[in-house]
Amino acid sequence: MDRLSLRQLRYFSALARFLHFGRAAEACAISQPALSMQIKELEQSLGINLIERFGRQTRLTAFGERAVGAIDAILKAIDDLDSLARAAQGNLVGRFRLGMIPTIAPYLFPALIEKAHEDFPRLDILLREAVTAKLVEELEGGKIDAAIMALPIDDDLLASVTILRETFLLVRSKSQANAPIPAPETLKNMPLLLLDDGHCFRAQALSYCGIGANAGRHAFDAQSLSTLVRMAAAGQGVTLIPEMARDLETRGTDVIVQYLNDPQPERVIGMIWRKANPMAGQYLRFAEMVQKATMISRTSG
Amino acid sequence: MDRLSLRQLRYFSALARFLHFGRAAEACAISQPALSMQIKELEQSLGINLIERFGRQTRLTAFGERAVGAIDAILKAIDDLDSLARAAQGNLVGRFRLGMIPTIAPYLFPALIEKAHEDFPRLDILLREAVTAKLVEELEGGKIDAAIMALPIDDDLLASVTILRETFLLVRSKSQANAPIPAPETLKNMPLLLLDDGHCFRAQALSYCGIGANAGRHAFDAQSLSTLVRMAAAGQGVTLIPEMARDLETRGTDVIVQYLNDPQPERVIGMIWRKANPMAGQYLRFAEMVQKATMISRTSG
DNA sequence: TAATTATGTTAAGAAAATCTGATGGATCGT
DNA sequence: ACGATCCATCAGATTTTCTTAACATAATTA
Repeated sequence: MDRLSLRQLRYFSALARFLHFGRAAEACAISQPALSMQIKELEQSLGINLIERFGRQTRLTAFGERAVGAIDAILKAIDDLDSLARAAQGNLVGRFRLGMIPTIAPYLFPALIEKAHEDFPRLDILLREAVTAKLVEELEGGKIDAAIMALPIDDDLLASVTILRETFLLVRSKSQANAPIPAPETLKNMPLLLLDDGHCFRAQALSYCGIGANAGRHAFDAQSLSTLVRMAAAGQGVTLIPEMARDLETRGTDVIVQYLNDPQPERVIGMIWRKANPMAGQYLRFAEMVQKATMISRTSG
Repeated sequence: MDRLSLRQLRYFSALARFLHFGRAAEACAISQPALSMQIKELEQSLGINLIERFGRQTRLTAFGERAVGAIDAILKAIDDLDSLARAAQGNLVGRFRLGMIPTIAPYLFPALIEKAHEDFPRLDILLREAVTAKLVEELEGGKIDAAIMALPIDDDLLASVTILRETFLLVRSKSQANAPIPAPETLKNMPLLLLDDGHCFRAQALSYCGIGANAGRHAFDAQSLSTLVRMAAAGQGVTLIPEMARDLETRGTDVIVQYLNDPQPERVIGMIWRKANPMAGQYLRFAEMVQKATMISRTSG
């Protein structure tokens, strides 16, 4: 009282091709009675005869002839599924929902998407831009597959890999070009322009200056590095930006960009994903690709 | 080291719908471990993970999401095959290669095809017109599925069913309207116009007159009843035609058509097919339909 | 016409796949 | 920390499928 099985369809397809039980059985690498039985089963479960046994000859019935097309189409669809799987084995394929924090996305994404088209041609990357906490939440909730952000991320469910380290650069207006490079303690007492609360880059900057994250300095907080740089250019204070933002944000503006003194502040950028995600191996390869993409964009920039 | 099975696809489809092993198993009417195992098998035979087990949640991987569409399409194709079979169970479906002898085809086919469109709407009837011997040969050779001809047919491999009996009519030119209806013996000595050798109707006519089939009278033999009637109209002799040919062949011609005296000559028309053909039941139904079609055409004619 | 060959079916036991129920480990909510 | 939920694993039972051997039938040959 079972439904039809793929095995039966395969056997029938062979039989329809050979019109000979023995040869079809041989092609299926089974004995001939086994094939006979399966064909009989198939006919029974379809409730209709497919084969006409006529003395020594074996022919398809009218319905059998009709069915063989449909059945071959099904078998082809199975094969397609199989090769789809085989093709997808090594590579990421399909939709890849990637999160990035706002202090990375605008600078990394263009180079990343370009290289991804080369290395993962069948991958559709969907970008989600949000702050770290939000991305982690969405990652755990299955809303995104991976995220690129500043490490470390302390979460038992997530795995991570480092992509690059980069230093922070001091940005101030041209009028301050000759002022000395401030030490962290000095910076602490200067009008330091920062991103909104929630951005990890804000916390990193404050940490460099030795200020706790909760020091209530909300007056000049901005939503983007772009705004910070413009404010600095207008002489409203000094700010820090990550190296990767340099070209895009400071070119053509009235600021000077300088390295700080050692030990320079820096951030580690990496990719994270759910440990449970079985694509871990491919994510590592993706992260490697991102790393290469950043090197290329640095060289050319 | 087996290939994928439909069972696995069904289970996976359920799992993709519920995203819950327990409920999917319930929907499949199996235990949860059974489903787990089959999913695992499927993943192994595809060589790629479909499901991401994440703590308490069950999600599809990117590939899983991609596969579920293809798999559902396959399952739908299977269902379609199934309902195709179910629909075909009662009815003839698809190509039906039907033979007819030349003294039946032109008169029966129009009515038959019309009624067949009503009763067997999904049947494509392909007509093959040939003499009895040829049709029997083609039937046994699997070139056609059934044939309508004069019975009896003496062949162990073939089954037959009677569709109708019909009498032969005397056809002669109008100038002979007042001559008496000839007895068979009289007919024997008249210029009797006949079909070519090979047409069973020729043999039947000769038999009525008490002449052996091999009596060498080839002079006026014709290829069609239509020609015979025209020859009779031209006063070249008398001929016999089957009742079903009356309307089509004699209307508007210069002949008179008359019944012969009892015992009237007649022929039995039936359908034959290979005994081995499992569609026998449906062929009977088809023959019944043909019978009705002839009654309708007689009534209206 | 009887033996032979080719072909497919039926039958019985063996092998393989699949299922169930019990068990265990992990996660989540309280 | 405890109980509940959920999925994986395991061992044994069940079902399906396969193979070999025997049988039936039709075509071929002697």
